[in-house]
Amino acid sequence: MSLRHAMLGLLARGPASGYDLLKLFEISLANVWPATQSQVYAELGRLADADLVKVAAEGPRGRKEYAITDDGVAELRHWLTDVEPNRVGRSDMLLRVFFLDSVDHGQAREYLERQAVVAARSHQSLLGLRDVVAGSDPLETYGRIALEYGLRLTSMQREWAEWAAGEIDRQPGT
Amino acid sequence: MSLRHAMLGLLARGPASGYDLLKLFEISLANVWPATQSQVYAELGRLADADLVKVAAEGPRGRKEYAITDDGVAELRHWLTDVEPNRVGRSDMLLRVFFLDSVDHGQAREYLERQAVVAARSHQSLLGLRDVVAGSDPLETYGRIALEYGLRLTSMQREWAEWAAGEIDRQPGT
DNA sequence: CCGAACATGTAAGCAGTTACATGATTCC
DNA sequence: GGAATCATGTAACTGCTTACATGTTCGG
Repeated sequence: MSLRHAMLGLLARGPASGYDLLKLFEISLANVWPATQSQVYAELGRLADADLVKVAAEGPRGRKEYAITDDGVAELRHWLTDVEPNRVGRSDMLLRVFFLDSVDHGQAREYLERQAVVAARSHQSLLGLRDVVAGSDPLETYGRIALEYGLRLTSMQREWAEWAAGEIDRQPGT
Repeated sequence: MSLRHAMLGLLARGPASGYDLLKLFEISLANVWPATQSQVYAELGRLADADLVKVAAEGPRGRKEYAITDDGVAELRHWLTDVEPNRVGRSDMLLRVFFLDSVDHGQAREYLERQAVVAARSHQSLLGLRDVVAGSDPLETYGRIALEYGLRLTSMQREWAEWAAGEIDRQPGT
């Protein structure tokens, strides 16, 4: 139930509407925990039912501004410190690697080279993001730490894919 | 629909029953694309309906051995070469990092140090796996490449988490 | 003979995606 | 006046998890 906690985490920084939360998911959480509009509104309802958030104000166009409650803060802290992150990562990029022996060496190499390019591109786009956010951090230490993870991950992926593409030619067969 | 393709990929190596596939998921795909018993049997039914696999033999205890069909091989190759891997990774470990400003510095540092230990542990377990599989590879080039990904990932995670834990003390606040 | 391993299936429920549906306000 | 943006909600469907349910064969 991480969507729930992502929303609590965002609301811990200040009140927001469903619409606001959606924007925050798109700009800052897109690469970590994407969420759709329909999910956000539905979960806000459940959070309110559970008294982890409450409607703090209503605005024009039916806008409902939600604020986190004390129970919500407690739940967020509990999740942060007591619940083990789950380590099962599904990667359909890596899954394909397992089955690359079903195509010929040329296609396998192409696949890996393409992944190297994609990783390099992601890396560049994260570098761009870093420059945009550059000055703004008094509280943003943790945002920077998460961004650094992305930079290191995409570097690693690029290097690995290039190495792997090279390995293929060292093998006998098609 | 990657479960479907994971199953086709495994069946491309030779016929297997649902039970066999389940074992293969547990031993070789557990860290890349986990699957449960109930998923595997249900998907085998759908694959057979779509003529991507067929029952090739029946054995004792109701055992049904499935073999991939030509259509199945075509579908697998199509997925390998024409379908872009989806790049949205959900990480509940990284999601927590964004919200670590909701707890004090000590708890945040503890969290990151714990992640460093977990990563180191995973790394060790992959090294163990590498030794087990060591001699067996004529076909297993791609298994080794995937394993190398895991090794590089867990190294990166350990280094990052240690670096991040250090960063926290450089910040003002609680 | 008994326990472990082999073997298959169904059902309920939760999480996530895509598509549908509607309406109000602001800015130009 | 009209387009963009703000704003909320519902419905259908797919994929995954957990739990239930049952029966067979092999090895010691």
